[in-house]
Amino acid sequence: MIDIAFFEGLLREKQYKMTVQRKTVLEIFVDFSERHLSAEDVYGILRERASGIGLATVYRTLELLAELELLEKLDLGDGRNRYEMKPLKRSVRHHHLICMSCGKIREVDSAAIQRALNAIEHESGYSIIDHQVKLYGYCHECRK
Amino acid sequence: MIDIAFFEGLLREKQYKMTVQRKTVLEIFVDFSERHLSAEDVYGILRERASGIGLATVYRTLELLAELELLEKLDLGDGRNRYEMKPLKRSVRHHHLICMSCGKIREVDSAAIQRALNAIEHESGYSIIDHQVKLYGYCHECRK
DNA sequence: CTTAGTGCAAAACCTTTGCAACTCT
DNA sequence: AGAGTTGCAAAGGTTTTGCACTAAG
Repeated sequence: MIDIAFFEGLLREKQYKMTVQRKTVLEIFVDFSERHLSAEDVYGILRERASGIGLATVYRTLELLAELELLEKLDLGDGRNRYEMKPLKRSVRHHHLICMSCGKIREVDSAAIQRALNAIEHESGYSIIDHQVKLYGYCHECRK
Repeated sequence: MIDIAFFEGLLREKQYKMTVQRKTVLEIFVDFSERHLSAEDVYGILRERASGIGLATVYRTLELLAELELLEKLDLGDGRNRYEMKPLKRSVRHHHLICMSCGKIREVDSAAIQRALNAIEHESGYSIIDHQVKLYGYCHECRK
């Protein structure tokens, strides 16, 4: 998936150093690629693995990995930042459907949203770099 | 705009009381209807007016006004909640274009986005109650 | 060796809460 | 009178920062 040599290359470009801590945190995101992990989540997993990595390092590493575009920072509205692996190329960004009852997060792709956003970019005169679309509602199971 | 009798009606429905504090906070949103105010912003304005209203009351009032659907709670990604007046009826929700350089926030309506979201609701089996669309980029002035 | 990175604890923020005093209805 | 409301200060939760120590290039 993410190979270490590629990661080292990204780091070297900006004079950053490869450390065990950084490698370990990135590996967690590979192992839990389907989840949206907060700093505290990552720290919890690290403690289970008795890694000795501190919480401050987790925060600093997450910020770094997002800057390198290996992770994507998400704000899912629960008062803490979350991160997920960022696929290297994806033509259509995916969005998050959040169940207000059970908290489950489902991802959706939508070419239609993408088109609507492109239209706004055109009309508004802004150049749009990034966007976040969050949909809140009730999932199938919680709806009865 | 918002008339006080209407506000009192909403309060009475849920056994809430009309207080000077609540009236004052709501008036601020009428006065600054074009802005997206945080709790601290509101508190600052109140202090200028030497109102004696405490910060905790501001937080409680903002939450109350959002519950009554007079205000809308926004998460614009700057680490604090913001609020804006919620128009009584608007068929198409508006979204926020945030300039990453000067911080300016522009609002956009988009029927196309609305349609895309309706389609997702249909396909996903979720019932969508609310949504937030945030677009980050550079505004016309900051683009040269 | 030199510079960047780490861990810890403390600090910084934003927001919520406990409680006695107060104020609408 | 009685229930809801307020202000203050304290506590909570997440994220950042200062600093001495350690490790990577």
